[in-house]
Amino acid sequence: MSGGIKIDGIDKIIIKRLVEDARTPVLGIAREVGISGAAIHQRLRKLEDSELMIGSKLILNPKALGYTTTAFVGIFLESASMYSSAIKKLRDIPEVVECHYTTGNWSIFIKILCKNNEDLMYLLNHDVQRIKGVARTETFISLDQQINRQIKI
Amino acid sequence: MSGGIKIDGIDKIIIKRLVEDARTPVLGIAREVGISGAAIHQRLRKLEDSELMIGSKLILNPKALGYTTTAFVGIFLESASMYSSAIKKLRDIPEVVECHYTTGNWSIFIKILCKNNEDLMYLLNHDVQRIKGVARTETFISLDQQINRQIKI
DNA sequence: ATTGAAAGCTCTTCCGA
DNA sequence: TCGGAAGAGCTTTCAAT
Repeated sequence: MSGGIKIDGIDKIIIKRLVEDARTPVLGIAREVGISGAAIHQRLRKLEDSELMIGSKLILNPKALGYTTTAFVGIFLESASMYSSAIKKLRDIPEVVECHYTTGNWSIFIKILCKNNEDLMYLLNHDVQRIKGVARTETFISLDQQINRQIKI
Repeated sequence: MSGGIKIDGIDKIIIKRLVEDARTPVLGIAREVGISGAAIHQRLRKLEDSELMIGSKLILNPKALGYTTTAFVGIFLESASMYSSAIKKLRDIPEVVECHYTTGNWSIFIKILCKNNEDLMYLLNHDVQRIKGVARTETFISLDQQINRQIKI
């Protein structure tokens, strides 16, 4: 997984600019660092071909779509063998935005976005709890998110 | 927070393409939906000015940087009043990529990326536990992440 | 809200250093 | 790894619909 790519200071600037705004023009970065657009372009190509860059995404504001409730839900499975079938069902619930297989109390740990607490309750009782193998859930509502970032390069 | 923006099918296609790849050219989208580049450009401008779009980001692969361990950590605070000072300290730990104030067992709930389990242990014992107000932590390591997406538009 | 046109800028490639 | 140059492609604006 560590593709052995070597990153220097110029690469870091390219990455930083594009992490801030993925649509920043390559030529703008070129002017900033003082080398040619072609050189930046070549470096970006190299970075794209490495495993470092997964892609670039437009980031949406869930609140603008009415999704004001963020919650984490720990799921107890009756048996660990039900993991993959449960995942398949969770994938069909659009509000489930992350799904982890975790050590500790639970088997599955999900992050969920809902329009409000009522919708969350309905979703847990109606959609999640009815998945085959789900024994019990524990829910933690996020009242406030203060940090949201990527790993520092 | 719900800025009252109206989104039609064409806007949804624009958003979908840019969520897939933020660097997709507007003209490419224009050809796909069959209206002019100028029209798509205007729509994108409108979307950018709304609260729907937070921005666009290059997405990095933590594993390519050697960060192979993802963990969630519930933090018990001695008193809720220590929340903001604790956040300030957590912000100084680059491995902390998310930080939530949650209902339920804990006061603070963080997502953390580390190079390996040893680093995680060191970070918890050395950096997190020593923050003033932190009484105890509970750690859940993510062995596998199967879902990672944004809210459906 | 959409269009085509026009101007300016950006991307991409290629080759020589 | 970099720079220059060239053509293709893209963005941005505008007047008109």
